[in-house]
Amino acid sequence: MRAPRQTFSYPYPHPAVTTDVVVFTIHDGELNILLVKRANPPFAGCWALPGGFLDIDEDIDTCAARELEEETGLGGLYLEQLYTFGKTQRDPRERVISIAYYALVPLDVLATPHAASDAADVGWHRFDELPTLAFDHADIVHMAHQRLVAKLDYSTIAFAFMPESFTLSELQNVYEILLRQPLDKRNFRKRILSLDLVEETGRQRRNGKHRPAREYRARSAKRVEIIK
Amino acid sequence: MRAPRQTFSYPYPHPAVTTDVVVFTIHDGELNILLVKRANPPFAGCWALPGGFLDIDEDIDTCAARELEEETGLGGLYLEQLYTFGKTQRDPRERVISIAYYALVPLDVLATPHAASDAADVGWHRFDELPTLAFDHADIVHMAHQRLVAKLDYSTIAFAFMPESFTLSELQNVYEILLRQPLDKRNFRKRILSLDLVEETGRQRRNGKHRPAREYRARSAKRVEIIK
DNA sequence: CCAAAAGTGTTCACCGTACACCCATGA
DNA sequence: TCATGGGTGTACGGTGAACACTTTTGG
Repeated sequence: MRAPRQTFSYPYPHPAVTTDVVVFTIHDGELNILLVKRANPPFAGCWALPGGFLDIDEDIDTCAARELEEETGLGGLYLEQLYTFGKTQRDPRERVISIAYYALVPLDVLATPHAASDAADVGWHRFDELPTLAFDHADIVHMAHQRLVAKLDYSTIAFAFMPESFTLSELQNVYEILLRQPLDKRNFRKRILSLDLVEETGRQRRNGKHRPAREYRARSAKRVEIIK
Repeated sequence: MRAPRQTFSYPYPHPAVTTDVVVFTIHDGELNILLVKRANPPFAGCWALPGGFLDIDEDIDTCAARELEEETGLGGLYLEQLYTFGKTQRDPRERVISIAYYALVPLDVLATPHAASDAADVGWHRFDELPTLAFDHADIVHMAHQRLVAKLDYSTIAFAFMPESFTLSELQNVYEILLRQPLDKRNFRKRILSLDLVEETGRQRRNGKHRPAREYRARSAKRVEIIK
């Protein structure tokens, strides 16, 4: 991938720059994040966030989206810059600045991770039972989770977890998982409907031996806007 | 400062990394930011944000604080990472990633900027009448202002503009300048006092031919905490 | 005694919260 | 007909917004 013979010289030292992505999704009623098992040192055999080096002629957002797509096979996901981590000792090889992003994968897209060439393994992990992570990736995950939960209050970020169409119960379920608390069904529906964020598809969802649920979709251009 | 003869080589290209700081303060009832006039190309003679290259063995926060102190002579200011800007074409010389910060200078500290060696001039500029800025610095300033105003709602960030002791009218004045709207005096005082953010110093402030104002200080460790 | 800013309470509208029952379907 | 999740309305309390006059000082 990289030309191994050529070298690049500068009159003063430059750090390496990477992007790392915290990829959230919800599986089986639990919040999950995507991790790759490192094949090479440092931290060989240790789980880490997907990510990689910034190409010199590549925008930062593009780099994060590329890494995300390489690992999940998915494009068009919600992706937002989180924070830049750069403690001098965070990587034992050389000085590495990591621009961290987080991404949300909708429920239905059954993302099957693809192990990259430098990864021994890749997979979803329950957020509540994460293994020890390489580098300072535990700090990155912690901040990403904080940001995600904070945004539930004042944005419609939860919609990024939803498939094209969904029922209000499914949406409520996502909120309950993220907030770790049950919500009142009537109040929840009142709030969502009054914000004019969703519209009925007109179809119904038949999911068992009970009344079918109305199917909704997010109103265009409102999927992840800030409220107010 | 930098060794001009030595070169540093890498097996693949590394971007340069800088920090840039948007320094806010309030002068004469108006929001101001600190700008330096560039002495050298590119954008020679153009106003820009204070900032500079990250030393290879220096933490990012430290770099921003150092740049800030070099320009203002002040330490211990409120300083927070904002966002990382890295469009491939943002600097015509080479690929430069800029980790942007913003800082708040209290009212009273009469910060007299010090022109650095690579600056032709340095000074405060009214936020409403900024000159054309170098690079993508206008974008950075815009985002910093957005963040600042957003934080007024859910944090006590405005306290970072206040000197050690202040009156409630002075505090209200800061909020009014930042929000660009007058606030009701009774409601404002009720809210601030009920949040238990300030305590009386016991002293009074005599400021003219009218009733003296009570002097307050921020309660320790509450200067810039998030509310809730 | 006059000008100027400091200081002080109450009322009302709205919003978030608590809470319980009927509906439509499949087995 | 029964089990299961879908769907609906009202009452209350707390919080934010509107609003005007008295107090203290210096000149």
